[in-house]
Amino acid sequence: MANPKQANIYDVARLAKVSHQTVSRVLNNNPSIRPETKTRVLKAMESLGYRPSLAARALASSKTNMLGILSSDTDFTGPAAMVHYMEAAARAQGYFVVTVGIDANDEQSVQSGIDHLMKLGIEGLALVTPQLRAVEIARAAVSGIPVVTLDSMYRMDELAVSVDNFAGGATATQHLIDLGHKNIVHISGPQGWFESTTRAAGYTATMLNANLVPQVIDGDWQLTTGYRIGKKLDVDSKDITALFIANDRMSIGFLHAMRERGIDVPKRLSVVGFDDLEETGYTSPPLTTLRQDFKELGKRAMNLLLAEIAGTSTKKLDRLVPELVLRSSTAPPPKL
Amino acid sequence: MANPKQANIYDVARLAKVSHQTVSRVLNNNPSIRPETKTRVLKAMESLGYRPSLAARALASSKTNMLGILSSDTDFTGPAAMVHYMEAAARAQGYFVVTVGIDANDEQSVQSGIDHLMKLGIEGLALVTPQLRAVEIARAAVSGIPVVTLDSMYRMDELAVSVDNFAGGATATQHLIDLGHKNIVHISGPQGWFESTTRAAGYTATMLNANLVPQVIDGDWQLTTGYRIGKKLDVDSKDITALFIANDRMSIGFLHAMRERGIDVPKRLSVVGFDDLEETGYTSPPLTTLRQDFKELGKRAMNLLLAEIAGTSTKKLDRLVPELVLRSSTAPPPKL
DNA sequence: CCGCTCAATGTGAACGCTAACATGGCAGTT
DNA sequence: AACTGCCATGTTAGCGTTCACATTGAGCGG
Repeated sequence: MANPKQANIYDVARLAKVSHQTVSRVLNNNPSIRPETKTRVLKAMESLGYRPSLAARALASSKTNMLGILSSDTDFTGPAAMVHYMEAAARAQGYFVVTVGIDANDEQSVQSGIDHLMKLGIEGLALVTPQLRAVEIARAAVSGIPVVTLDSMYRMDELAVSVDNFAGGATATQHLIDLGHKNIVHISGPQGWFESTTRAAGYTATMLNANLVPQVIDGDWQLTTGYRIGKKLDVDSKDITALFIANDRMSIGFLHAMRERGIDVPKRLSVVGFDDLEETGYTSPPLTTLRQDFKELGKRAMNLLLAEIAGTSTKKLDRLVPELVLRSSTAPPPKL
Repeated sequence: MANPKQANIYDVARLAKVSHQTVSRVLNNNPSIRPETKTRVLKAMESLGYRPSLAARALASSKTNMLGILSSDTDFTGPAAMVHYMEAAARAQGYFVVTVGIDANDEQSVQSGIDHLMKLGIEGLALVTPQLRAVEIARAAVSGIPVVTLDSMYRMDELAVSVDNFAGGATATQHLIDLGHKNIVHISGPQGWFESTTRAAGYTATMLNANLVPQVIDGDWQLTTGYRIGKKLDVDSKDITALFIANDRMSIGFLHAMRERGIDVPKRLSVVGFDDLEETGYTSPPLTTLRQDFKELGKRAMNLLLAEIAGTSTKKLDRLVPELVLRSSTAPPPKL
């Protein structure tokens, strides 16, 4: 099974008794080639085990067929799923995806990740970094290629796909209001995240709209933080009866704290999360939450990017509405 | 900020008043270059905003600097984390990583994923596909480049990194035996997964060694499955007092079923999981489980691969021992 | 039956680098 | 002073494509 030398386009040409250019035309599906010669060339390729050289092609055509994804927090389900489906969508169109995982809080890391990708000569970039600052740095460091942002700040001139976090926050809050709750607290995500501030904004707007007083506790997405806040939250003196928690991981921690304190969810306290992680169907009680369709987000983001590269772009923004998944962590407030 | 044309090596050469080859030497850190000229060249590069063309370099040197990762189930924490840290390790050495997500149960998908990567001219491949069949297909389709396998079957001639699943299964089982349990049931992962069979083997061997009768229920990693099995498991007639469950997700589902049935864990039933997902510290009760260090696994796998490519490879196999994390889901069996 | 057109194919150069070998100059040796 | 040897640098030729343009030959109108 020796592999004496990878055949090149000239070898194929010789065997098929055509010029190298004809082979190239076959490779690129040039219409002005006789079907007869085309099959002859194809046969020659087959018998030589010919594989076109991406490098040579990239050099000659200055088209690398490479796309970059800059992604933070890749080991969480959401980003991981988005990256996964983006890759699949890109591959379906013959693109290669190079993913770079970064620490979005470390500007150095963002910068060097981008540099790495730019070195490659990517034709498009996707930013799966919900941290505002990271997106800014990335945008500054990139020029000349389209960039799509997932779940981040939308600007008129940029491609972006996101869940409508405002609507999500509003839906969650309205659900609690509809059940009859008045004192509804929001545990937010960390500052500097678009999702965080937008969900909080949806909450606040809905509260004010119902003439209720918004109350926000700063969180940071962490499971432990949800637990910690749950442990020390003074439920009684302020008569809190419901919480909208900005993500499921904090919610899981929070529910655990409630169990430990013997506070009944949902009888005494209602809780709404955000994300719809698989586990939240199996917490006690199962969590009412808002579902984000990461698969769809990833696919749409990639399609936006590919359309922009191909020059067939029509729209720049795509926004998905999260869906309220009703389970058992919400109920009307206890009667006084 | 027009970008009239990306400068090439000749432009740099002209500006620095050297030959293009000298520029190339600077690029490649050739030692036989006078520091003085080196700085001159570097300065010229800087002022032209020069970026070497990966494509040209790949074409001339037939070194692509590309690595491939074939990964299934990328949206789960474990694989995602491994991929993440592998990428970081590779990037630290100047390599680019192209990740391809596949459906390991679809042979077509495995094959086309591999083809995609081979087209690219990758210099090495990592397989994050614990399904035996997928690994076989992948190995058959690849030739001429080193392949490292994560958490899969080890063969003498291949590079592999894995958690010592046998030891893990044995540790979990022994822990339960040490607490005094006799009727210990194992819920396994799906067949066709290396991790699955090896954990079960560790369990079985330890049971037999203690003169106890192994009892295995087939699972499939799914949270729902753990729940379903938990709902219908006949605990009493067989006097089962403990379970070793092959992963945490099934364990979470199982614990939920126990809560619903009012079966006290750990007083009536002890449970040991496997993985140490973040959530398992916050289940009720918090789960005793075996921790896998995905970060370390990923790093080591990549280092093995890079060493093999560089020709400095010393060892082929790296195995990590999982660590027992004691929480509150295990206790001595109830007194009869 | 000539010349024009167009379809099918061929030719040579260019893409931006590295590899391999060639050259020039200066220190050290004889 | 001539010779050797080596360090720093230059020169030429690919690597495997695509691009731009050239060529061939068949079909057609006049």
